[in-house]
Amino acid sequence: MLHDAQRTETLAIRVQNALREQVLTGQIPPGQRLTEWALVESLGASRTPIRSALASLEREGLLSRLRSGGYAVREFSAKDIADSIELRGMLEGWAARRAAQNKPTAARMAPARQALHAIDEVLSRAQLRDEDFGLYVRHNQAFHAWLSEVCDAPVIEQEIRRASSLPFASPSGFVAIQATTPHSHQLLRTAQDQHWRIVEAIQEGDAGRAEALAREHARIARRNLQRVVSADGYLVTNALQAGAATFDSTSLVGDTDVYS
Amino acid sequence: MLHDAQRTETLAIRVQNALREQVLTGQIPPGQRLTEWALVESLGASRTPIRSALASLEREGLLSRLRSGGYAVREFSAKDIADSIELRGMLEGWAARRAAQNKPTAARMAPARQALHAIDEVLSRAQLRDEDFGLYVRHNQAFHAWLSEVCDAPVIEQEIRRASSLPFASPSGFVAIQATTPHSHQLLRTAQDQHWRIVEAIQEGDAGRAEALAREHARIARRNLQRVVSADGYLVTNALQAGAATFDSTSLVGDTDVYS
DNA sequence: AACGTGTTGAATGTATACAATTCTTTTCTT
DNA sequence: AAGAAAAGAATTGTATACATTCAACACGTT
Repeated sequence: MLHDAQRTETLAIRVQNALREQVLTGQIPPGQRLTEWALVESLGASRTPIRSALASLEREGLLSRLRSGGYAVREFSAKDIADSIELRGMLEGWAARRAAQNKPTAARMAPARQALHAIDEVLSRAQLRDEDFGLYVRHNQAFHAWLSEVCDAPVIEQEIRRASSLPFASPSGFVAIQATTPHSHQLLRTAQDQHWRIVEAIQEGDAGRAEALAREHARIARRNLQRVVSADGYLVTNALQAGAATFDSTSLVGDTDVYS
Repeated sequence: MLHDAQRTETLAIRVQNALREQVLTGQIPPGQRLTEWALVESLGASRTPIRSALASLEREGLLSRLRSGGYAVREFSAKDIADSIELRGMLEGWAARRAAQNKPTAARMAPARQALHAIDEVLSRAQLRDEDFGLYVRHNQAFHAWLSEVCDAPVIEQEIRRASSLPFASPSGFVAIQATTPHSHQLLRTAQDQHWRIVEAIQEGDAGRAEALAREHARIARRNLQRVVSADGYLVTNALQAGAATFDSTSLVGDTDVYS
């Protein structure tokens, strides 16, 4: 499970990543209590790194504490997720506004253009293969990472990372779902068009437009939320995996390297 | 140091609170590396709860990781703090908007009115004593806690708590400073006036006004930021303590009970 | 003298034993 | 039989010993 990872990664972090994936893919169902002993046996690490990982995931928002101690997988309603997405939109909008006000140099704009050109190339195909979605996710994450960084506000950058780590609030969180729908290609193209316009607005120093665009961009994720929720407003987790697992379940996981 | 706290509080949490206070009051200067051994000796707990507390404070944003492992007290520039405050304004604005849209019942509005009436009473005095500032801080925190809760969005509520825990971004973070200035009384009255108007707007369901008011309210803290920063944009931490320690240094500390 | 390498030491990462708390179950009393 | 209390099992909280990694320093070589 967590054998052949980077040597630089500590065991606690590998446990954390493994657990996060199991939670996000639904292998561990929402509401289930996580007992340390069970994780010791299933993951093969001792209690110390496991306790560390549990505490981290709780601060990340994926787990909730029980009154008696210990943790349980947090349950997210559709409303929670919608709020998370709106939060991300708010933060990214703020970042875009700041970036536009800062009038970044060409050198600082370069990573964005590079990521977007890569996405352009992926989307230029007539039919998207599974690996293409993986590529989209990678470059999309690069673009959003750039956006959170170019605003020159470490405090906000950190909050964006946090907000994006909530389930399905990530900029790429719904790509896997969208891939199963007939409109997926067009949706990604729409999102990519917004990417370019955001860069455009930042370049021109149009702060208001940059903010509005970034907010609207986040709403793409919200628009697709309804497709995957059941009538009572709770996620149909299994259905989500069915769609996600077909290409790469790890894409659903947000930035894992918190200490960059 | 951490002897006679609640029995319900775990040792790790008491260590966390003690450390947070030492960082926020400047007893541990910014940039200083925190070695676990030194904390074992100074706090009297073993490494286990201390490691847990360090990890928590890092997530809280007060400490930063060193590449080689371990933590150091994070340094905050005036710009970082200004950004934190703006972030809080954004989040509280969102909360106020949502609250207004929800049209809360009279029962849910009650805690706000109660807190504000208490503040009214404190501010009605001609001259404010030290204990009055303490009272203001308490009821002010109650009001802001209510605001973050009444929007009915646990995700955002949690983020507001986080944003408020950053140094001096807390709603009451500058009260201690303001207390040393001649305009302090008038400033608190201005803030209190905004409190009432926010409640008013929420009551009437005027979402736009509620949001704008909450945002503007956070700016009071920003307006007072300049008074306490040095020319190079870094905080004069000692000056801050000199002002804060005179009444109650713990007031600078945000909500400590994360697991409520 | 400058640079590279090896060694040493300190600090963190990990494992495990022990303590304390909480939940469950059983048994005793009414 | 029902309820309460007590004992026991299970789980988390804490302490400490051990392993590993990183950094500084000294030494030797060029």
